[in-house]
Amino acid sequence: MPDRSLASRPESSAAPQTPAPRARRNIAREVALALRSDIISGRLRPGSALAEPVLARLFGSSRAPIREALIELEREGLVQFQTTGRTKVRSFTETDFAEIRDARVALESMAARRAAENWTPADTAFIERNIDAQSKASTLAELSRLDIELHEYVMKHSDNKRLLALWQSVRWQFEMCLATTHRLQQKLAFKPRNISVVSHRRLLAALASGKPALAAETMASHIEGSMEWSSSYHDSDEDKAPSAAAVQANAQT
Amino acid sequence: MPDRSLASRPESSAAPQTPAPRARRNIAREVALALRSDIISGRLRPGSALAEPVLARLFGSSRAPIREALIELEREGLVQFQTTGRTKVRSFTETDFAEIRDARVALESMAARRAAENWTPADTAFIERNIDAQSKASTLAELSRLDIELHEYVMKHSDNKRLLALWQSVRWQFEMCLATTHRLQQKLAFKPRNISVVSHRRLLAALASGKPALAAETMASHIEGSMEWSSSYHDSDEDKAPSAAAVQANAQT
DNA sequence: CCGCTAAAAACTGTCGACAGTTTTTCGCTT
DNA sequence: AAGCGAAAAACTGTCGACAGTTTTTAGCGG
Repeated sequence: MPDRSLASRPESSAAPQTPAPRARRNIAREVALALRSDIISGRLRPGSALAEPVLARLFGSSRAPIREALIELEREGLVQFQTTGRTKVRSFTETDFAEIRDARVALESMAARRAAENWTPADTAFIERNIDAQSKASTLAELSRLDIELHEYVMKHSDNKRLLALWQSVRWQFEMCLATTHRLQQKLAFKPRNISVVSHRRLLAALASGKPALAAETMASHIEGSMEWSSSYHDSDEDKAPSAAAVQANAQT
Repeated sequence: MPDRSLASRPESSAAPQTPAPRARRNIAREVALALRSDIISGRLRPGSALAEPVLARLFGSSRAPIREALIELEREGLVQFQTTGRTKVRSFTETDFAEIRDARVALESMAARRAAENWTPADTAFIERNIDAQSKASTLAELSRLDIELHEYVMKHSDNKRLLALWQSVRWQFEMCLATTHRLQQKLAFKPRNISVVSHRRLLAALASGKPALAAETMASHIEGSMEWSSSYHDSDEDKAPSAAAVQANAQT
């Protein structure tokens, strides 16, 4: 399997319970990173239970960092706390799709407006390189990565830390929807590739036009246009999802 | 112990907006509530250190729930984690003001658009009652509460849980700016009271007009107009802020 | 073979503890 | 009196443990 584990936990396999000599970097952060990757990649499927003791054993840590990682993931919308306190990988419906789209439109339109106010030739150059790369991308994953990179660039250049922070907490949900769709039907997303490039070029023109209002409006229609594939989405396997143990490979390193 | 402040009294008369369906982290939730109240009310001033052991002793709990409460407050933007891991009450500058304004415009415009799509006479009635109450409000605090209640109503009726969640994480920052401004200059906010009522009426008309785009636009200009007082804001006392011990009275159950 | 209850297993919320750091305190030097 | 640096105090990140719940499992009767 094309396993690409991001987990970065040193040792812990050979040495049984060494008093952890050093390198005590933020475990919670690492756990969140690994779990995020597992969830988006689909290794952990929607509905899977995320029990703290299980994850703690898996990552060779105590429950404290796991707990914080789960809070972080909940904030990002990738997992859900149940009323009983248990945690499950979130599953997305078409309603969620629409919500994410609207949230993106709201945040990114405003960001585009502000970014357009301070737009520079260097920004244009960056986006142009990105679009070029998109037109040459050979895989869906690459295409998605570039698309998100472009949008993140605009968010960062809105020069509004709050806008960016809010966007970050929707970003992973969007990536997950994207990844899920790709897995469900590979072809779908390839068709609009050229259309997408055109749309991005128009967006770039608006950003560089010196007209913030135009940038905002163009961003809105760009996002709405690019998220039309939502109808094809559906999730089923709520149950029988693999337990956290299934991602053991990712936890080890 | 000259001060004997009542524990948080975050309203509950008009709109029991927190149904509290068996909250998950219990102590954590209470601690967050109390601290939030202390921060917004100004009992805990910007720059104050929030040390976990101190708060734990204060609330008679262990550090675990305190820690989660602090994470919650950080998510809401009321406190800031430093690179050393310590936590301080956040202080707001005019830049923050502008950021919050833009974030509100982005989120609430979209919410207004969606809310307008499903607007009902009952909604109009609720908002009308709210505006009437505003015109009769006798204190600044009451006025603010009603204003926020109105905006929260629109957010909730956008029927988009994500939009609402994002808004919640900006809400308290906004309330804090509001409260700070009020403390700094009582008179300022009273002048535009009537203007504010007019603006709200126009907003209501837009929401009920059946034209989502108009509702969005009107909401945007309403927020921008209502947040002009930002210039008067300034924060100074970064240091020598009272330690958490100062709010002991509030910590008592 | 199915449904139902009771025991067993697993999980969450919370607690106290410890090691490594960061911040304060305080005595000494200039 | 200001400056400096080491010792003391306080804090964070993490760990293991326990009580109260919730979910599973297992056994029993129909």
